[in-house]
Amino acid sequence: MKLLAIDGNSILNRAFFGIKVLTTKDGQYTNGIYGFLNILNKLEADIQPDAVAVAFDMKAKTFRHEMYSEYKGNRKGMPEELASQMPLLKEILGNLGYVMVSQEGWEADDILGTLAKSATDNGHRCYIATGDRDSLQLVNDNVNVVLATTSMGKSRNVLMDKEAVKEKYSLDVSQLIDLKALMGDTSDNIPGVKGVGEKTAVSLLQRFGTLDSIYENIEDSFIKKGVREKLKNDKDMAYLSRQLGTISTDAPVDTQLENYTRQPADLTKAREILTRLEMYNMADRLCGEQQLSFETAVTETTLETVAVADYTATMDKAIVWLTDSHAVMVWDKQVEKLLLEDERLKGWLEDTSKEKIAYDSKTLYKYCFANGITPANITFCLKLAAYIVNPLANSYDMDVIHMSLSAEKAFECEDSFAPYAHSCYKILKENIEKDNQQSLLYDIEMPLAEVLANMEHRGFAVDKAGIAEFGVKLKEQLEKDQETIYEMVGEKFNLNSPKQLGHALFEVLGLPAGKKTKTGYSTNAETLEGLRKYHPVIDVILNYRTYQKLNSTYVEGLIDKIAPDGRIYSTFNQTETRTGRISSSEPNMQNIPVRTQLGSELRKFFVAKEGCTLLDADYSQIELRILAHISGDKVMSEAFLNGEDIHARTASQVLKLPIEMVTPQLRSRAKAVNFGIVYGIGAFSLSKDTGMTVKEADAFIKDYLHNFSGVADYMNSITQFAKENGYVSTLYNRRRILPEINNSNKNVQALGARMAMNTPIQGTSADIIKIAMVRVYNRLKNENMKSQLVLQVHDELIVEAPFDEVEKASRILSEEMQNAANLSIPLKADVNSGENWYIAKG
DNA sequence: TCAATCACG
DNA sequence: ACGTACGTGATTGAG
Repeated sequence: MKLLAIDGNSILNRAFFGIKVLTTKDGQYTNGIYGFLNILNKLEADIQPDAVAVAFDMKAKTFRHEMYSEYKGNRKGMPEELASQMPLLKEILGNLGYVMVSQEGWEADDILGTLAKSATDNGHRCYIATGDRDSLQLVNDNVNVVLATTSMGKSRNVLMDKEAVKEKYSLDVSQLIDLKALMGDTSDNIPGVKGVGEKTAVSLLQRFGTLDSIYENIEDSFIKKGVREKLKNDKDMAYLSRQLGTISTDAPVDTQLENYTRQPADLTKAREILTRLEMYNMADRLCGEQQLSFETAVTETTLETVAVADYTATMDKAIVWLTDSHAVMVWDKQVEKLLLEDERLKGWLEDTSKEKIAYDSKTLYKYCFANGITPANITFCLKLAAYIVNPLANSYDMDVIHMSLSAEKAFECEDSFAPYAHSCYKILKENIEKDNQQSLLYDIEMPLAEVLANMEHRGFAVDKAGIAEFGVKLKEQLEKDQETIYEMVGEKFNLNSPKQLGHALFEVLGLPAGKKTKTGYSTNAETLEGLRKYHPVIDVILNYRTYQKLNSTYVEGLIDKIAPDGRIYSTFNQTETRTGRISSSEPNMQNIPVRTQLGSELRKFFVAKEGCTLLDADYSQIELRILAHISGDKVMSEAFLNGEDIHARTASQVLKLPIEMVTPQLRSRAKAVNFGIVYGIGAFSLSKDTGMTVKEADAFIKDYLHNFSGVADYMNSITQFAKENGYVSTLYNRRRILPEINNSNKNVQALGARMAMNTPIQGTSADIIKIAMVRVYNRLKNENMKSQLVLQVHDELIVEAPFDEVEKASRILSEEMQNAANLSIPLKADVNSGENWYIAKG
């Protein structure tokens, strides 16, 4: 038989620290539980055990992760975020039928040791899962240790058998206890021999075999004088340490393997807890698919017998849900499935007196546009509302929204979709009103859904032949570069594999390696840049990379996405980002190259259709203007109000130079600082960005904050606000909860602080351009113009305008963008035009 | 499926 | 001593 014996505390610990912050919307931390269950799942799949024992310490052990040794807020030594997950985890495991074992006065280690020994004695196999290397001493022919390691943020299970231990430590399993006796273990309060570290200890054991033998041969000339002194001094300590470091195998626990087989489970209860913790996929995985999934609810309760007309006559408020080719309307505990082609549906959607609630209004609008329907009176969108209530969710699928809103009530609902959707609507509406987000939903996001749907429907014209021709040139260059590189390196390899490239550069050519990534050598552009002086091949590789990126992503990738009509139809995601920005995908139209000459050439193939011109309008320094407004910083505000060059002014102010003395290099540094300020600045990154030393960068930042004290005050106060309230907001009440801000890990906390500083700025900017988009769209529409918005790139709007509307549309763009918000600093937008994007960008 | 890389604001 | 700026999406190779 195979026994899987798990060190519950250790694995929970690893899971907790190995996974980034994960909480439910009301702040319960769940990352430890989530990681634990994942690891457990994987272990079971890999090992296929006949029995599973999960051992826990009786009381939370001294917290011994070195990184967090400063943590003092909790007497048990375990951060509260982790401690709170322990009882929940046990409850889940119990309900899943796992047998847990713990014993007063014995650590989980000892219980595992006991189980392992018993298994060995009875001819069973035992796998010990733990994150703690101590357990390696238990390894023998029947016992393996599965080490859960979290290296560089990624968790991995490594199976350790006798050979693996030998490989890793150059010692036999039987010598591990003596190793620890010599070198000690600070995290476990095992003293060892003072001054003897791993190196010395290993070499001693390799020579003499055991601790006893070392002391028997203490005068042997192999032992250096200093080491001999230390060994003699701490002999008692060494033997005490050996005792402390030996895992017991005689804990008074049940060693009958049969008693650790899976017990009857209460899957309903387990599901309930997992649902409460918002782990829906995990619930399905561990507890089986829920009997009543949303899809089945819809089909099973479809009332085929009732004519549509009967309902449309009495409907006053319906919820509209679109599936592939059908609309589903839900109202008053009834579900009906309607064909979209149905004429009566069109009439109903266009009827201004009928109020409609959409699940996904953007898709509904898009569908309507595609079918010649002009929908009216769509007053609420469940998806958008759910996004506003919590922009951190991973999914806004209907069933997920419902569960996250009312997990405890999910099972009290009747067997149909109607109550689900209905209760979602009610709860979302209450939540929106509670936090004063009506305007954000009704005046910004809801109208924007129509704008985005229209942009998706309209698409962006491209010159396919032009792109293809550009691609041919790229590919020619790629082949040349490839050959040159093979020749210079002296062998062939896959240039697109960072791993193989690393091998070629650092092992074949022997270039100085800055070992960096978790999987091997770093070969990114920054690293390569630093290697240019060592070998001419580097330049060719950098060149190859550039061409490869352009060709694969922007030539071949885009060509694949060109529709038969010569246009590209991107999707604009409205419920994707944490800050309120929209994103673009399939293809992403928001990251078309522009920063290099070669890359920006591509934009010449993004064109206006015949008879039209592209208008490109972008905000000037919108994020810094928002920062000046929010912080009220006098100096920065004055600079904007005087129409100064903000970066030059920053340099002049910080360096105490007259503005005409500011060189382009100084201006560029100041510009980097201004960016950095918006992101939550750090000296290290700034130095990397500007070429300053860390010290210079640090001084620059200090001077900056001294000169722009309003900005400094704002950064402090917004961080304080986030710590106290757990969230930050934009000017338009968009809210982002920041679970990171009060995390016990100070790196995570620092990340939370940067998010607190950045989100109100980036988010307000997103709000403002959304307002501008809605206004531009409505004006173009109301003034019966043919010009249409086709793209948004965060601070930039692009309109496709017939020749005779260019002037008017330009004015509309400029006016609506500048007037979208009334801040203490005026907004500035520049409009350019041209036959393609390259020209229109100005 | 994830990590590395690189494109954008 | 450690890690190192905010927000995205696509492609590639490798496990």
